[in-house]
Amino acid sequence: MREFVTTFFAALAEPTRLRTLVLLVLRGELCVCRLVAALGVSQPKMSRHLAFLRDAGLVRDRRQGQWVHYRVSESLPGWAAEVLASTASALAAAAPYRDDIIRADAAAGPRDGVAA
Amino acid sequence: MREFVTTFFAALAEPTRLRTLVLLVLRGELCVCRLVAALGVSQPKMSRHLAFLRDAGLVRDRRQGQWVHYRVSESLPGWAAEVLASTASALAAAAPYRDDIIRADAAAGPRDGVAA
DNA sequence: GGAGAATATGCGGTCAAGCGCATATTCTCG
DNA sequence: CGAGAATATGCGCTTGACCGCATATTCTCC
Repeated sequence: MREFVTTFFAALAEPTRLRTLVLLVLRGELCVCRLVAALGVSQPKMSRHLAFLRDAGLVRDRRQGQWVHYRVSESLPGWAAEVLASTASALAAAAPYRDDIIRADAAAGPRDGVAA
Repeated sequence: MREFVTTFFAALAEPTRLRTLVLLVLRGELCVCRLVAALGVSQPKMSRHLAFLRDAGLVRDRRQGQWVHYRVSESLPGWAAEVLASTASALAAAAPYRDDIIRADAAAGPRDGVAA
């Protein structure tokens, strides 16, 4: 079992996970299907990376019917939250993060197309 | 060739490199021999990790006679410098970083024992 | 209960990271 | 020039990260 700090940075060192975290930092909470659509990766791949982030304590999930929503954990150490915030805001305007955000906003999610 | 941000976090994800970077952030500039003594790792191992950090653009080296001094690069992106600063100050009091610092200060270096 | 959507996991396969050990290189000093 | 200190690198090995593909699980709705 690795130290938290090491696992934390390993999480950020993988492109798919970094893109996912940037999205979650900037958008708060997203379901797996939206993340898959935003990043354009396969569903199993996204699922595994989310499992990594969950096991590492970086994100939490919330089940709502068929959908599982992920969000950045509220109980991160202060320095880790700072690192995520600095990084996300620095990357938000650059490729591929900017387009991920656009696609995440455009993608269909649980609440869309459902008769209220 | 990986993106800089990915390489940057990969650098921090390896324990020896993270310990090295924390030391360099807090102490400014250190020669390889002092780093080896502080971390208690083999010389080839330290040398390789320093090469990684140099190639990644995180540190710079300065040759002075037999000794090579390494320091954190002055031209890091702002967010990266912030990340390093937050992380180093958060870790400085914990093991093994605290003891690394103590050993680094205690270790003999180029300037010691040399008649002025 | 059966179909189908959303998500997770089992299973191999590939590839690169990290290591130890030996050795090369570069510099200093006598 | 020869010895020795400080640093870098060649090499082979092991281990784990990440992937794709197929399949299992869980939930909804009719």
